[in-house]
Amino acid sequence: MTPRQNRQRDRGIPEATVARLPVYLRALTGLQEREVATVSSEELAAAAGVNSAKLRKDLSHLGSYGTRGVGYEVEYLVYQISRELGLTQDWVVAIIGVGNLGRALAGYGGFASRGFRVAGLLDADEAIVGQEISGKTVAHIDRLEEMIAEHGVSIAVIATPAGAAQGVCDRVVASGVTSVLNFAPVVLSVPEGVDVRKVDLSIELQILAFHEQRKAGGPGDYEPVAGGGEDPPGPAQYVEAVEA
Amino acid sequence: MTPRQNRQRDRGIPEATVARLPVYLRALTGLQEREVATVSSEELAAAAGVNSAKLRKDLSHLGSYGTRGVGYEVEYLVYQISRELGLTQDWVVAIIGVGNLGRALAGYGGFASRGFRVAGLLDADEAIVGQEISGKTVAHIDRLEEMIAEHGVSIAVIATPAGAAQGVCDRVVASGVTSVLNFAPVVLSVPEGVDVRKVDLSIELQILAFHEQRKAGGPGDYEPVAGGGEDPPGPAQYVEAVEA
DNA sequence: AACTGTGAAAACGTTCACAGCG
DNA sequence: CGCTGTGAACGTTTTCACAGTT
Repeated sequence: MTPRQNRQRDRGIPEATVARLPVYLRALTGLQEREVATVSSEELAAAAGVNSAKLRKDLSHLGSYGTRGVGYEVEYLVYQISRELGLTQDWVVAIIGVGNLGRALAGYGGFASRGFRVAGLLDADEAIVGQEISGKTVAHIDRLEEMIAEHGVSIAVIATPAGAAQGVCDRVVASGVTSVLNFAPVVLSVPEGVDVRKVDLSIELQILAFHEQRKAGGPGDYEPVAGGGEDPPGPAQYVEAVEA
Repeated sequence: MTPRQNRQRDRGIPEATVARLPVYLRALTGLQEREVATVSSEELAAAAGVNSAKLRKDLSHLGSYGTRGVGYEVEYLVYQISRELGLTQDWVVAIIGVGNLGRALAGYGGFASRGFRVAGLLDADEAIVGQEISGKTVAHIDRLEEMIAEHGVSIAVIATPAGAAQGVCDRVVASGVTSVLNFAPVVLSVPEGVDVRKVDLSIELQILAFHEQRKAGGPGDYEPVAGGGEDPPGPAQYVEAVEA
C-alpha cells in the first residue's frame, strides 16, 4: 500500500502534455510548409486548438525553446518535439488483422510520413493471405513471431476481431513487443512494462450520444447558445455547451 | 474562456466518468451473454480494466444502483447506463468519405449493435459514388444537406482526406448537426454548442513511440516501481512501467 | 460478513497573472 | 514594448478509508 511515495523525476513530462505534442507537431509542420519561420504561442495554440497558456506550459516541460518578445522558431521546435517524441528514429510496425480496418491502416499515409515503417501485414484468413495490400503481401499469422524477430518490430497494431485480440496480444508480448495499439473492442490484459493504447469507435460514438442527448429537448430543434458570448470561436478540441 | 460563469448543475456527470461508461457497458453485456446475474464492483472493475474505487465512484454519479453486501444486478445496470448514455433511442449517422477508412466504418458491427444507424455514405469521387458498400449505396456529397434533413442525421462521421474535412464539417454544422466524429488529421473549428471528437491514428502511434523510447535507452533515470506490488496485474487500460 | 456509497485527502491538470528577458 | 516561462490559484480526477446497509 505505498503508491503515495511516487516521487516523480523532473525529467517526466506529464502524460497530458505528451498527448498534445503530436498535435503541436502537426500544426508546426503545416506552418513549415507555408514557410513560416517563427510563431507566437498565441498563433500556434490557435492552430492546435488549445489556449496559449496551456501551450506555453506544455512546451516549458521540454525546455526553454522560445525567445521572449519574439516567439518560437518553427524549424527548431519541430526538431525538439520530434526528438522528444522519439520520431528521429524509425519505428517498425506490424499490422495484425487485414480486414477493412487493417487495410485502411496499411494505406494510411500518416504512418510512413513520420518515422513509422510497416514491416508486415498478417492475417489468419487463408483467403486474405498472399494478397497484396498497399505494396505489401499479407503473411499468415503463423509467421508472427518470425516477422517480429526478423524485422525488429517494436509496435504491434491489432486490428483483428474482438475474439482474436487477446491471443494475438499475448503472442506479440511474448515475442518482446512492449507497445500495442489496439483497435479491437476488448480490454487487453498485458504484463507490467507493456503499453497499450486503445482506439474504439463505438466508445467515441457513445460519448457523442451522451452529449447529444443533453442538448436542447428534441431533434430538429436546437438552441443558438446565446448569453455571455465570452468565448472566441477558437478552441475546437472539445467544445461543450450546456442547455439553458 | 468564461470559467466563472460555469455553474455546473449537479446533474452533470464528470467527463472522465462519461468516457468510461461505454467500457463498463461493454463489460456488462459480456457478463450478460455468459448469463451472470450479479457482479461486484471488484469483478466488474477487473473486466473493464479499472480499479474498483473508481468504478464505484463512477457509478455513484448515476445513482444508487447497487446492493450493499451483494453487488450490482447486471441487467439493471446495463439498462441504467444505456439510458444515461442515450442508447435507448436510435441515433442516425452519416459517414462522409468512403475511402478505406470509411469502408471499414461502414462495415463495423459495433455501429448497428448499439443504437447507431448508418443513414448513408457520401463521397465526392465519382468513381465511388453508386458503389454498394455493406448494403448501402454511396451517394454524392452534393446530396449531403438533403440526406441530413431527410434522415434526421444527428451524428456526422468525417472520414475524408484532411483537406476536405473542414469544408464538410461546416456544411454538416450548417445543416444542424451538433455532433461530429472526426477521423481526418486536422483540428476542426466549430461554433459553440457543437461537439467534436477526434480519432487520430498517427497521434496514438506517436504517443506509443514516446513511451517506447523511454524504455530501452533512457538516461538511467527511473524508479523501479517500488512498493509491495499492491497493484494486481489487472488494469490494462494504460499500464505503464519503466523497467530494466 | 460482504460489499456499496461517499466524504476527505492526494494527485494531477489547467488557467491566471505577472516577473523577467530579448 | 511583446512575448515567454512559471509560481500560485483553481478545478478536476483519482485514491483512500470507512460509515452505512443488506
